[in-house]
Amino acid sequence: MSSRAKRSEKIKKEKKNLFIISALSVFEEKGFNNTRIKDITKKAGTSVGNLYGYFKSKEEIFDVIISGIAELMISKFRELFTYFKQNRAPPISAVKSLFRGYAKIFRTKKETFLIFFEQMGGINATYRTKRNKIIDDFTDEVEKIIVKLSEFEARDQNSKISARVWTSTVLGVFTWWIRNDFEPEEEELVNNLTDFLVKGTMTK
Amino acid sequence: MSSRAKRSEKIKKEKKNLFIISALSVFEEKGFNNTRIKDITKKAGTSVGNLYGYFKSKEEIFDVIISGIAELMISKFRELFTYFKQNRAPPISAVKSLFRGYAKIFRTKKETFLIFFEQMGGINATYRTKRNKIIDDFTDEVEKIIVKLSEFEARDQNSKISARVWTSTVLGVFTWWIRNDFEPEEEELVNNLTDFLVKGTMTK
Amino acid sequence: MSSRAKRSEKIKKEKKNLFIISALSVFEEKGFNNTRIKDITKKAGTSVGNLYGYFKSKEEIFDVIISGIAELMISKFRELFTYFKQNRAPPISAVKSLFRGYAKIFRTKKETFLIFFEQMGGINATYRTKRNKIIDDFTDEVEKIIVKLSEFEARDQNSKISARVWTSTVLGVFTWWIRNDFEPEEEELVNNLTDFLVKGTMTK
Amino acid sequence: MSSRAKRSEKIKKEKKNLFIISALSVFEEKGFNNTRIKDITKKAGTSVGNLYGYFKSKEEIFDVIISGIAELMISKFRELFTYFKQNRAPPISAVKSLFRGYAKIFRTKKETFLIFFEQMGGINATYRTKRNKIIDDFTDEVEKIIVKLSEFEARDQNSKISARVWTSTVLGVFTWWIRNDFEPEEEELVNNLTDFLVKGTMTK
DNA sequence: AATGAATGAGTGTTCATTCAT
DNA sequence: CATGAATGAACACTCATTCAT
Repeated sequence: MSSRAKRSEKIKKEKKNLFIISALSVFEEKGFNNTRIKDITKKAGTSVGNLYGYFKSKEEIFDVIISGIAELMISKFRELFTYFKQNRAPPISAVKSLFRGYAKIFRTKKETFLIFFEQMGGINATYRTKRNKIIDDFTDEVEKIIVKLSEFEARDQNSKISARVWTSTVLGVFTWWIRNDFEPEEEELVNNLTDFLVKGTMTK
Repeated sequence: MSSRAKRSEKIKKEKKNLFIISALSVFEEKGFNNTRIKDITKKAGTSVGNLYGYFKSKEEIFDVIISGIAELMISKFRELFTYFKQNRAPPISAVKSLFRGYAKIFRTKKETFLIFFEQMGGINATYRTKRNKIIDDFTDEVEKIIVKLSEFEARDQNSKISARVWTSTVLGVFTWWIRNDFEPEEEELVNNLTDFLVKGTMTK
Repeated sequence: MSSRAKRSEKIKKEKKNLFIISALSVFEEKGFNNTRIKDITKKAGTSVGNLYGYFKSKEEIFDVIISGIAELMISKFRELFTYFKQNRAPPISAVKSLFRGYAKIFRTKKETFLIFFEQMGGINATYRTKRNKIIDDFTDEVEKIIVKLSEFEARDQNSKISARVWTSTVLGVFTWWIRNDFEPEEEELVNNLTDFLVKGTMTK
Repeated sequence: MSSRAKRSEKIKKEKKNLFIISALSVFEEKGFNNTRIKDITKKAGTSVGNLYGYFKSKEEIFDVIISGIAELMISKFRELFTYFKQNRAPPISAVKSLFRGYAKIFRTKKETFLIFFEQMGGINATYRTKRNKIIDDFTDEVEKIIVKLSEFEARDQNSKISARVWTSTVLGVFTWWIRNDFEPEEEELVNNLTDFLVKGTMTK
């Protein structure tokens, strides 16, 4: 690729990103169904037709926004799982680190998570199914951690239920946290969540 | 009111209820935005115009469906709160009974809760705000219980966070439960939740 | 069907017909691609949405207009073919009667034929193919007549070519005739066409 | 004009021609209304903006394609007319030569004629009018031949009608011929047409 | 009360044309 | 000259709501 082509490629990517950021903000405010393509392009400072040079439909913009969120959510639990496989050390600090990771990604992807958790299910049946699938996959990964935790200390809870508690908590609490302008402090939130979930999961 | 008028009043209420049941089922399947008034009236076996004799808009039907859910959700925690004010006994069985109560109302109002928790936020900004307000109010009530529980045993968690964990768990887990065709068994679910949340909340 | 339903059925048919007549006139004037749905409904004295209660798309209106024209065109030649199978008499008067028949249907279906012959091929590829298929089928039927005529008098022309001449003549001349406000007189046109085509086809 | 300018002029003409050839092929396949400027430039191996350096609009390309077709169609009949003015000889071979000429130009300008005869009327009202004007002018020229032919042998047909038959036949049959992949053989087609039209026109 | 035809504002998407690079 | 991103007017179709019967 020529230097010129590379440059144009970069500009194109930046433009696409501008649309995504604009769309993200409008979707979050008005919701997908009540967002007009013109709202997005106005915010991006460009024209309606221009957007269609980068995305082939309104849904494609949404898909791009949501894509990656599944992987992102799962990634932190995967890391913890890997850590547990390699260490026999008490897990408290590892779990704390896990939640610190979530605090970070929820903070960075604030609008995306709000849209995903609060809105996505209400757009249409397809998106509702997709959303639930993402949550279910996430829970499967969480369950692996739960099972791993039981190896440190025997427990008699149904791991599926425990995993669902963790999932609901992570999604529910962090979504509330970002809607609540990151109150309480991240450290307090992380400590409390760790305390709560580890105790709830582990103690006999 | 004459006997005749009373009778007519009753028929009217039944008709209105028929519309609500029909709407509930279609909303749950297709989502509010993708539900056509005709879908509802077809399911109710009547005509489009007829519906407008009972409701003044599509939103009003939705409002009626959702109305009461806030009160319903809060009621069980209120009962528990009242119980705690009157008793100093260990609360495990009381909490268990609380979750049994939730299992029952989520079972009975299955579609309503699915719509409320999975879809309502995606309809439009007003409903998103309403939904979050209901959840916040619910959490306030939950917090009272958390605070009460600390009276039995000292704890150093932020009660707002703990309350949010309880809320997220109740909504997240029970919604999953009904989507999962009421698996696992109610008793197991109730026991596990009680175990998890009480331990998570109370143990030092 | 109740008398009331029958009446409503009739009104519906009349309304549909009103749309067809309106569309026919606008299509003929502006062409399919430059006709706006609003042009049609304005001419019909009703609203855009109303039209969609009777037709599911702009193309469906066009299809209804064109449907039947194939059968109509072929019918006259079919009649002549039947006549020839039953009679050995000189065919001049029969051919004259054939063209009188065409004069009548082109007169009655003036706009339809103009749209079919002058415009249909230009709307899109699908309609061009359809149009040509109709003309080809028509020509097949004409060829049967040509072959029949040769039984009265031997000829050495390629019957496919002769049939194509007849087809082109019927469509081209009658279309010109209606565009030319039915000048010259029908009788003269019929006599001349008969004379021309019979001589052209038959004489050794 | 300098030699350099002349050279540049030539290159420009070639480029323009490339666009015309590309447009011709796409118009013929998809029709004017369903052809995108990009389709044409892609086929020409260049960019959208580039085309607008050579033509000021999509319609202008079409106009250039069609321009000349009127003159081309008429030319052969003009030649025949000139021939008749100078010769009293029997015209059969002259008419044959006329149709051989048409076979040649329809063969060479295949796409142009298909677009002209099958599609042009359906693009918009202006083009429909233009198309019909071209056909009418053509028919006027044909009529002169018809009149001339009557000088060799008296006839009592309306010359306008006869001319329209010739016109319809030439356009209809040759268009069919090219759509039919030049079947039947040119010689057979020419002979048959000559035979048909001369007999139809002349014989008492 | 019940019906369903009629209304018409509203919206995603297309595409000929322009113009900065 | 060449490029292709940007523009924005245009349009088919939808659907909540109304209202004459």
